[in-house]
Amino acid sequence: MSGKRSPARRPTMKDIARHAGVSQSAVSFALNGRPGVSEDTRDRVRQVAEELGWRPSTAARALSGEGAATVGFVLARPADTLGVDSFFLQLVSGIQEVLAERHLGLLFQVVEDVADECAVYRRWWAEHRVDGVLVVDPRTDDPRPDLLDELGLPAVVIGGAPDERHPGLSTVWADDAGAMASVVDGLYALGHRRIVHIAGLPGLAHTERRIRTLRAEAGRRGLSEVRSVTTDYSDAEGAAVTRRVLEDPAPPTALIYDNDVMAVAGAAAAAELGFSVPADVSVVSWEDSALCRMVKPWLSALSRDSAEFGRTAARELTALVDGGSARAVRVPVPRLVERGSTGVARGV
Amino acid sequence: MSGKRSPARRPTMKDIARHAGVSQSAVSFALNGRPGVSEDTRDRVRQVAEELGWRPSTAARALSGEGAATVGFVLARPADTLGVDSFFLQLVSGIQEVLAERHLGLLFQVVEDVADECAVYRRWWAEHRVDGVLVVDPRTDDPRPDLLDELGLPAVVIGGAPDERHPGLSTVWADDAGAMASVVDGLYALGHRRIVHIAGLPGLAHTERRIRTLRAEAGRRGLSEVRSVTTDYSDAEGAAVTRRVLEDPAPPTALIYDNDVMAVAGAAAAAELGFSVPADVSVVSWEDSALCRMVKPWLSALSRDSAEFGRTAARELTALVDGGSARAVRVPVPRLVERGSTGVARGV
DNA sequence: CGGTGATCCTAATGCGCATTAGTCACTAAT
DNA sequence: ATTAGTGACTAATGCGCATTAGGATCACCG
Repeated sequence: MSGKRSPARRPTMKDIARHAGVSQSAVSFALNGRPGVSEDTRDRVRQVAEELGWRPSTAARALSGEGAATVGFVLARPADTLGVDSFFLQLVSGIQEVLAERHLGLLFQVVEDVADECAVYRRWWAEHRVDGVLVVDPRTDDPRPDLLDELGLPAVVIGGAPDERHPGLSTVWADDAGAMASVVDGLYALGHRRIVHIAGLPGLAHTERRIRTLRAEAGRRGLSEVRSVTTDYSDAEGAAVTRRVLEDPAPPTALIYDNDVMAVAGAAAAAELGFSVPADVSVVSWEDSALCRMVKPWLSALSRDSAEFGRTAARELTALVDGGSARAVRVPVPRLVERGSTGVARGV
Repeated sequence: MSGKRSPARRPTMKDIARHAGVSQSAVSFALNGRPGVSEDTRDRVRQVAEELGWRPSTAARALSGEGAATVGFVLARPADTLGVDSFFLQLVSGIQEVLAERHLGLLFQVVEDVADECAVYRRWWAEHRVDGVLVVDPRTDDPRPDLLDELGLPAVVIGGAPDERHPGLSTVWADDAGAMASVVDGLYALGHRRIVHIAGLPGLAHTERRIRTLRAEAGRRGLSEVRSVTTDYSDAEGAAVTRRVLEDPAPPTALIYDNDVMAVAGAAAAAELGFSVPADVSVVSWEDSALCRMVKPWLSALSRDSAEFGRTAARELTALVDGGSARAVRVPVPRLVERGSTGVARGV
């Protein structure tokens, strides 16, 4: 056996050129499908490259203007809010599927807030690190689209409604408004008149959209005891808000939670207060995951295909990076999966 | 207002040189703390760089031999197993904290299996994309250390015991054996004699380590009805195995689950079968998270600081990349947080 | 007053690749 | 038979940075 194995050296185009007995430019032409070499030579070069296990250095590629072959993804959430969120891992896993096919890397970063996120975009841009970014958690007053415009960095906004002020950004979104309307429809049909929506972070575009829709739907039906309460998405706040609203003299008969974590925590809190689900109070989760099937009764939930969401977003971004023009893509409205946590309102 | 804003151009060292009235090399010296420029010039250059918002192009840096300023992280898990895992997000968030300080990027990829993972390492190496990698889920018969040795790619193995055959790899691990011993100690003291360990994926180093330790501890105390069952970490298998073992004529009085997801699902399954927790059966989760406090009774759990785990691993990797030598670092043994799911064994 | 270092800079080179501008041999056309 | 044209290459250049090899200027010493 040999002793210490010397770390392998990366083969370069020069090595290929030497082995194949051609110039380095010929290798470049051959490998990139450019004209200027005969088919014979092209094949030979390809074969040598294969044998040597050559891969283009992304650094060199990026330097000669070809882009970094990488896209960025920033998650702006305080570290302690990261908890048990199934949505993002699913999303990322979908994103990866598409990127991997095209050998694009995913640069990932977790930061505290949107200001930091903007700083990251600036840095990535200046450092020539990414060809585009995926933006999540769009806000009602969001500095990111302007910044990305300014930097000329291709971007896809995930989960935000299209914004005509930023024609350069692609958008992938679900129609929360429609989903909210259908949930309210369903609850109304079951006799529910007092409904509380335990929403997510205030300022997020989809939070506000859901709140607005709920208010509109309530108004349309003349329901005065329908409202939204914003939270930080944590199980703690989900439970706390649940306790608070159920201790009201006229407690709601239905609760809509903006994510699975709060729904589960809220259902548990309700049970502790002596409220039976769904006899006393119905519960709907705006995110489906294994979590919803870990409690009894299983939670009715709005189910969407988060991985597919990610795939779609990644596809849009690659299209944009390749020079395509921005589009607004709608993914299917989440579907309500009825389980044991929703039922006829008490007293109907 | 101006019409279409032209996308900003990235400033380069040449721009700085021009503005500061010095040569490009002087700029390089100044900015990198190399000798060869006066303090005056250095300050002036720094200021101009600041004004222009200059950041070094990682591509160019990497090309001139400085490394890619990026580390890699591959998660080899079938997409559908990704579910509700809190450990990885916490871990990644800790990793990021350390990397962000040093302006290192994190290249992240999800793949199906270890073979794909190896392919990713090869590609990253050949493409010059990363300076080092973080390896998770070490296995008993693992091809990755050999590969990383061969490529000369600095790496930190997270969660594996040190392996003297790979002196080039750093290791960050917790003493699962000690933790397992203490859990068994505790259960034994409460009178438990029939214990089932619902373990994670077979082949993972820490799974096997826990199984071995459990067997050893049982042997030491002459307990014959103690065993481990491996699973895929999913809530479904956790529940299924729980049902199977509890339907035994002599069911266990204590269950140890290798993660929080299975523990919660298992506790629910036990309840459905009419087993009361902890009166009929005690439950311990080998991972603490919000999940453990979403069910009643709250689950006793082995709690560790996953973010700190990540920080430690990232620090070791940066040290390694900077030319330091490999080390084996032990993080604190997870601490058992006693909640409502563990109690005196039935009939004691 | 010529030499000897320091000090502070500039010029030039290379990293791995894409690309543009030649070069050369050979064929078709005038 | 000279020229224009074409196919198949090679040489040379630049991307943005680090680095090495050279100047130029000045102070100090014998």
